[in-house]
Amino acid sequence: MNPSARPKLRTHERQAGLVQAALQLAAEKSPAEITTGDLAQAVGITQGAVFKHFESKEAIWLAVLDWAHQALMVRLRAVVTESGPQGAHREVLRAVFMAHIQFVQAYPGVPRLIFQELQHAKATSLKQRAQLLMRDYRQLVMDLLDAAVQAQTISAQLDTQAATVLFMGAVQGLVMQSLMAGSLQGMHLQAAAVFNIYANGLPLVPARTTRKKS
Amino acid sequence: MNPSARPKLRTHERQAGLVQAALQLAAEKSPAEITTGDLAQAVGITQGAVFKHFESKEAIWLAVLDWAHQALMVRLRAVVTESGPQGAHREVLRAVFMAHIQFVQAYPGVPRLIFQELQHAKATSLKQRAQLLMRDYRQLVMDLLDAAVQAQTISAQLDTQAATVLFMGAVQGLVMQSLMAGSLQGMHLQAAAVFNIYANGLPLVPARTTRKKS
DNA sequence: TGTTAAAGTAATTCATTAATTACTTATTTA
DNA sequence: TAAATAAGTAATTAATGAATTACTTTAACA
Repeated sequence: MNPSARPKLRTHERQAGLVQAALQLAAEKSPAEITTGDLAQAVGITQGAVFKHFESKEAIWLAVLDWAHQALMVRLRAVVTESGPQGAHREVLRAVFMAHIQFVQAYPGVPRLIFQELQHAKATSLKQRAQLLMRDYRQLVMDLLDAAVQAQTISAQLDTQAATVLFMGAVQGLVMQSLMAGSLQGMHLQAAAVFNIYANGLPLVPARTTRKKS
Repeated sequence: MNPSARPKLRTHERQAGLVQAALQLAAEKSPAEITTGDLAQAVGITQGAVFKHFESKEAIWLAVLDWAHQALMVRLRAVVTESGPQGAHREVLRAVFMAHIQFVQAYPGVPRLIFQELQHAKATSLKQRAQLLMRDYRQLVMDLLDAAVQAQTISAQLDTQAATVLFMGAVQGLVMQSLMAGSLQGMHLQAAAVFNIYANGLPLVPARTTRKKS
């Protein structure tokens, strides 16, 4: 074919292209069934050429996870920063929640990939990378909850561990829902309703129970 | 080997054995990496012999999903029945939640399999079967929530769709947590704390707002 | 208890797919 | 612009794993 249609690209650009292709394909089908041939076709090169840019197929998924980790955390941290240090704590949480949902809608392959990797029995590098992302994310949520407790916006009664699990579960529930429905369309709307129930479950600090120190 | 150690079994029993073996193995590793050879070994027959009892590998997973569907719904419905028709609605929900968690602890392969199948792009028979299970489960939860609203235990403000998504997400969050931790041990304890937050999020019916009909 | 049908084996087939190789083409850069 | 290097191709290799086949053994039952 016309060489101008298929210019040779430097490794760095090809890597980026392959990573985006992987994300794209993972949005439609299970990451497990994406072959190096699929990826090659998506970027317009030969199957074998893929290995000029990545040592192995696993290396591609590692790069995808790294990209997703970066992209997600940057967005979420930006949301936290924008809300300012004295933003209403529940509103910061809501903004983070909605930002995460938006991310999932933009890159549906990411939760798929993460869940798939977490399934593996042995601690493969991919599983470890997925765990790293999740741990980072969990920490961000837990920090917000802890700050809210510290600021007495939320009662110290709250088990922030559990609240974090439920927060992450809420996202997961929406992902699941959309997998069942076969579409991510409604997600955004339903997300708000789900978050409302969640936020309602975070106990307020008791109004008039501040007794004198005994 | 000793023939008494490897008696020939009728198809029906072998099928049951293979289904249980699949569940067993899926508790340890991703269903995707379980081969017919693994299953054969687990029940003590040859790889080829598996196909004397199932038409295909897919048929095995179908049987596994059917079994799980039955087993889970029977348990959950039993819990609902035991609670009686006038059980406190939140307590029935709690009991169902905890029963589900127990089921997941007993059969960790089930959520794994379901999630894996839901990932596939096309509506394979396996995906459809997984969706069927989930739909049934969702209906059970939604019915409970609707009943609570009807009985004015929970405010009619509640978006029961969203509340159902969050309920399912709560389970999913705990599964995820345990996948990250690599163990299902703590699940039961944390489940109670997670449910408390959830239940707290379901709005009470307003105390003194019952105005006269205008 | 002898015959038949079912259950099992061992070896083979077939398809898929990651990775390698030998060779060609394009792009830097000295 | 020539030499060197990187990117690409097409074909091949090697491994895996589901399914099939030809044959053997066990168990049911008439």
